[in-house]
Formats: sequence, C-alpha cells, structure tokens
Amino acid sequence: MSALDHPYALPVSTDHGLFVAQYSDAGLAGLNFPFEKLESVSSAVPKTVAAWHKHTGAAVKAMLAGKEPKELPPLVPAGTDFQQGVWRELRRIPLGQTRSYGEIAAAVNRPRGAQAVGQACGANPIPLLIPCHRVLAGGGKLGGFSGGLDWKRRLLTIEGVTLC
DNA sequence: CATCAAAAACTCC
DNA sequence: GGAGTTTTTGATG
Repeated sequence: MSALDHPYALPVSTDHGLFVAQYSDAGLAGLNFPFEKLESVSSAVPKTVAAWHKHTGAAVKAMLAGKEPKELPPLVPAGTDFQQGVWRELRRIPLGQTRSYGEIAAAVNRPRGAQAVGQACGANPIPLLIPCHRVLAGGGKLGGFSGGLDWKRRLLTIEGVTLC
C-alpha cells in the first residue's frame, strides 16, 4: 500500500468503528476502514472540507444503517481511466443489490476483463460510498475485500443481502 | 515480468 | 452431473 498523502484527514465515528475520511482540495479522495491505530488527523480544515465531511459522516452512517445516503460529497478518487470507469459503474449498483465481476467488466466494455475489474475494486480508495462490497464473484461467491471479508459480509447483511 | 477480490474450460470421479 | 484443477484474460507496478 502506498502512502497516499491527502491534505486533510478527518475521523468519522460510527457504531462499527472509527473511519477516517481523506480529502483533497477537490473533494473526498479516500475513506479508510477502522484500523488498529490512527494516523494524525487534521485539526483545522477549510470550511469547504468541513462541509464535505458533514455529508461524508452522514452518508457513512446511513450506509451502515442500511439506508441510501441522501447527499454525498464530491468523490475524487485517484486512479487510472479504467478504474474510474469501473468505480462509476459500481456507484450505479442500487443498495441491497449485487453484481458479479463479469457484469461490471461487460459494463465497461471489457467482456473478458473480470479479473481486471477485481483489481480495480481492490484499488478503490473509497469503500462504502463506492460500493465495492456489492460486487461478488460468479455463482454468488464472495471473492475478497480490502478491509477483510468480515466487513464485506457484514455490509451485505446490513443491506439485506442474503448469502448462500 | 509477476501479481491479482475472476471466469470459463477441462479433468476426473 | 458435481467437485477440483488448469487455462485464459486484462490491468497494474
């Protein structure tokens, strides 16, 4: 994992732990799952970032409650063109539904690029708001998840997805 | 060139 | 037909 240095990092307290949102000057650039220890967070931020963070906090809490976030901050994940395309497709998945890596691959015109889609999902800097957890492997298998498969199962359960 | 959060094809019971 | 293994495939560092 490369250390992405984003200008601002702010905590998001939830019932499931303390997330850390990272912002560039263009919007939300990263969202970290709760980990053992936290890196330094920014104490003072511009009002624009504060406004984004308010939306981020509400959105994250909404997601963890199984609801669709009402309002999102600008999402500005850094990545290649292919990754951006995949992430855009991921955001089109309705809450509580799942797609397969192959489906996403087809949607971005890479009919046989399922594994590449998997990589793009793994490179997703903003879990939850870019719902990479809604992407399963073929046949309803779980696949994998950056923050641990435990999180993926938990998130899907929250959204009402029943696993085989 | 090696790796990866996949999928289809192919084998063998 | 089903479970396990091998091949194919695409983006990334």
